[in-house]
Order: sequence, then C-alpha cells, then structure tokens
Amino acid sequence: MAGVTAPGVIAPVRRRNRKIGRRSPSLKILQREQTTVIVDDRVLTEAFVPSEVVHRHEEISRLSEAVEPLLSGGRADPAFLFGPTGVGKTCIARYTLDQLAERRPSIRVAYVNCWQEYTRFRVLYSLLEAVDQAYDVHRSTAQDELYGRLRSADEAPIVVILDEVDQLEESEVLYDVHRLPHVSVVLVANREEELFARFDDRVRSRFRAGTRVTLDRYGVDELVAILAERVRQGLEPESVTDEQLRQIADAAAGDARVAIGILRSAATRAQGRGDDRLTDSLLEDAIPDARNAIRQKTIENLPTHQRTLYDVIDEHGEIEPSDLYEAYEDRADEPKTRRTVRNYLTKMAHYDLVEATGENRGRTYRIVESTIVDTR
DNA sequence: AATCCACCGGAATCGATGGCCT
DNA sequence: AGGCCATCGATTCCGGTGGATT
Repeated sequence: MAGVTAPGVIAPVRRRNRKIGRRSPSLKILQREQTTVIVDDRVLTEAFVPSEVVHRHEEISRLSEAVEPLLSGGRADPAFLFGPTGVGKTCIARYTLDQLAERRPSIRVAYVNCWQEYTRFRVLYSLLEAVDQAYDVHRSTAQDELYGRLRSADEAPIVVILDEVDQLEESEVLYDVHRLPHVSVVLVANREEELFARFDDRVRSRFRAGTRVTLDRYGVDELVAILAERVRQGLEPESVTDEQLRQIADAAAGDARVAIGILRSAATRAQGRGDDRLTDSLLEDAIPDARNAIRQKTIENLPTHQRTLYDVIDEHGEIEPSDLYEAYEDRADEPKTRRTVRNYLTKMAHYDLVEATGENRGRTYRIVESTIVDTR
C-alpha cells in the first residue's frame, strides 16, 4: 500500500521547507533558559530535506543523470522512483531537483502530492503555480485554459515531481503533461506494476521508456546513520546514545519515516519532562507511539461522518453493512445516505483504515490493525 | 430451480458555492 | 446586480452479483 499520509497534512510542506535552515530566534531564547533536548525541531519533521542525503548516493546519481538533459536546455525522459514507504523516495527526488535548480536557476521545480491533488485540474494548477501563472485561476476556469496557459509558458523548463502518482484519479493528466514539450516528470510510487495497471493505454505507452530507480528498505546501520545525522542537526549531542539509535532503527523495520517519528516522539517527551536526555523507558513508550502516529493522524483528520463510521466499526470489531448503517444513522445528526456511506467506506479502505471481507451478502467491515507487530 | 434480497459501485443529476462578465 | 459557468459533495437511480429462501 502507498505511504499513508493524512489528507491535508502535506499541503503546507513547500512553504515550511523554505524556512528550514533559519532557526527561529524565539525558539532559541526559549530553550536556553531550560534543560533542552531539541535544538531545531524542524529537523525531525517529515518535510525536512537534509542538506546531505545519507546512503542514497547511487540512487541520487542515477536520478541526476536522468534529469541531466535539462541542464543543456533539453527535456528529460520520465524518471521513476519506486519503493516502499519511508525509504527516501520523496526525499531524494526533492534533493536531486533542488540541486538541479541550483545549477540552473531557470529550471522550475513543481512538487505535487497526488493524495491531495488527485484531479487533472489540480495537477495542472500546481504546475501553473510553479511558473507563477496561477494568479487569476479560479475554480471555474476551464481546464483547457489552464493547459493552454501552460503550453504558452514554455520559456521556462519545468520538472514536476508527482508524488504518490498511484493515487491520481485521472491519470489522463499524465498524457497532457507529456504533451508539454518543456515539462519533464519524476514519478514517485510504491510499485511499478500497480502503477501501470492504473494507466490507460495511451499513458502507458508514453511512459514505457524512462529511468527506473528502485529503493530498498534501509538496513539497521543505514538507519542509524540517518538518525545520527538528524541528531547532529537537531538535538543536543549528549541527549541520545548510539545504542538508543540502534534500538530505534531496529524498531523501525527499514522505514526512515517511522524511525524519525520515534526519535521525535521520544525527544519531545523528554523535553516535556524537563530531562536533558532520552531514557530507555521513554524510548520504549515512544516506539509503539510513533508506529501509530501517522495512522492516528489520519483518523483524527477524518471528516466527522467518516469518523463516526470508524468509531462504530472500531467498537463492534466486525460489523455487517446494514448494522453499520443503522448504528451510524443513530449516532450521526443529519446522517448521509447509504450510497454516500458506501463512498466513505471505499475511501477509508483506500487509506487502509478499514477493510471489507467477503462479497455481497456476507460482507463485513473491520478496522485494519496496525501491521507492525510489537517486538517485545 | 426459481426467486428474493442485501449489497456493491457506475452514471446521471442536484444544489451550494464562488468567481467572471456585462 | 444579475446571469453564467465550472466544481464538488451528495443524492438518486439502477444494473449486476451471489448467497439465502421458498
């Protein structure tokens, strides 16, 4: 399954990211007066793009090669990044293209997360934003108008990162993008087969060529190195031991996002208690905590009706559609229709929050339990 | 075996929303 | 201000599926 990212969480990323590197003065002053673990909390967020990417040199250079033609004013073939969650796909895509844009500032980089921007309109809009042509676009602007504007804005080469492309609901937009001669794409997804299965033939044949970079899960040592780098940039050096980093890396099962999440959670707790270092018991608490954090976030951000459905299913453990609807109907004020509820349920299944077993009559819904098992 | 029925999900449509144009 | 138009979530309608019932 794709990296589960809560809807609406990614949106502010680009803006937040720009600020990274400058520490807010208020933060410093605040922390000097008390014991402290965290020096720069932005380093521990998912959006952070490290200035040096650890252990992905080969992958980065392959991606750089793929986008190389842009430096000489040409257009790059599509590039693909595949791999499971938390292996640094998004990170190296951004990193590599940032570097590219540094070498040739006329290149515009657009980042589109297809969990949020899953329609043709929104993708085109994001592209226009990248070339500062989105100023007077509104919801009623015709899509052809957007497309035409992109077409005529061809003095600046654009590279677009389409993150989680497999979430794109209108994959035809890839065809549109492909027809724009000055736009190059980097597609990020979990698995190649599943991605291509979603494409229609036109798109599939256009994207057959191109560079594929596949990322594997990190080993424990690699994760330790990544964590150590974050500690160096974001925490007090003495606050965490190597042994503890190893423990975190172990628990994260190859997923850097989880590893950093554990570190963040433990550090925040330590800081909250006024300690100046992480204790082992704190770490033990933080591990299951961070494992569920991403998921928890999605649940909390669920719109009320979907949240109600989630709660009902959660309380029953396993429930049949009709009972589910009845319970939901009781609990919600102004309940939605059955059809709408069905839409909600498919959406929630899509997010891996609930799962349906059985067909037709025998169908039941249940909560998807966290897939990561407790190692203790 | 025929019929019923709970359920799924596609397609068309509605209505609220919000900017544009005259 | 008033008409226009596109988007979007919700709803209505409906055909298909397959286990349950008669």
